[in-house]
Amino acid sequence: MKLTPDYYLQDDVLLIARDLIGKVLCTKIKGVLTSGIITETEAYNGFPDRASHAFNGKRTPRNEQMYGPGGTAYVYFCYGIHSLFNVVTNVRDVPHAVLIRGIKPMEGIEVMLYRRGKLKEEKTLSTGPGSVSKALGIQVSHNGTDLQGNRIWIDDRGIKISQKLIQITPRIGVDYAGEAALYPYRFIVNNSLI
DNA sequence: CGTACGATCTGCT
DNA sequence: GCAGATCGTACGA
Repeated sequence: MKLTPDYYLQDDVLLIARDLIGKVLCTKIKGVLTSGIITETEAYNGFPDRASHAFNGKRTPRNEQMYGPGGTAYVYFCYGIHSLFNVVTNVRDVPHAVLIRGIKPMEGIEVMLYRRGKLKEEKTLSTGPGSVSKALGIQVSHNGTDLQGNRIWIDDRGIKISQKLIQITPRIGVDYAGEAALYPYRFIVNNSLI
C-alpha cells in the first residue's frame, strides 16, 4: 500500500508528479486519520528550475530538507498564512520536490471541514496547496516528516487514472520565474472524473 | 537591522 | 476581478 523508499528516489520528478495523481495522501494527526486522493501536483526540478527554492544550488535553513534523500515532507510557510506541503524526491543532494496542490477528500471529511472552519462545500475543501495542508492538519512543524512513518504517508490503493484525464499546464504563482514559469510542470485531474 | 516579497486564500464588489 | 490578510525568510546595508 504505502509507497516505498524506492519510489521517492526515482530520478524523474516530472514522472513522479504525474504518477502521484490518483495516489492517496494520508495523515494521522493527534490520532485522527484524514486522507484524500491526490488530484493536483506541481513538479519542482531543482537546480535548473528558476521557480524552485533550490534554483542554482540555493541552500538555506528553510529549504535544507529538499537536499535530503527522497521520501520526506518539505513543508514551508508562505504568504504569512499558509503551510505548503511538498514531497521530497530523488537522492540526497538532488533537491527535487512535488507540491501537492489538490486532493479529493476520502476519510475524515468531518474533521477536515472542521479544520477549514465552518465550510460546508466539500467540493472546495481542499483545492489549492494551502487548503490541502489545512484540511489534513499539516503544519510547518511537520517539515522533515518521514513518509514511511505513521503521521504522514502516501498510499497506492490501486486507483487507476487514465492519462487522458490528466491535464498538463504551467505552474501557478511563479510568474517571477521567467521562462521557467511556462514549463508544463503542473498535473491536474478534475475531481468529478475520479 | 530594515525591508521587500512570496510555490495563497477568501470575501466583497 | 481585486485587494487585504499576515509573517518568516532572504538579502543588502
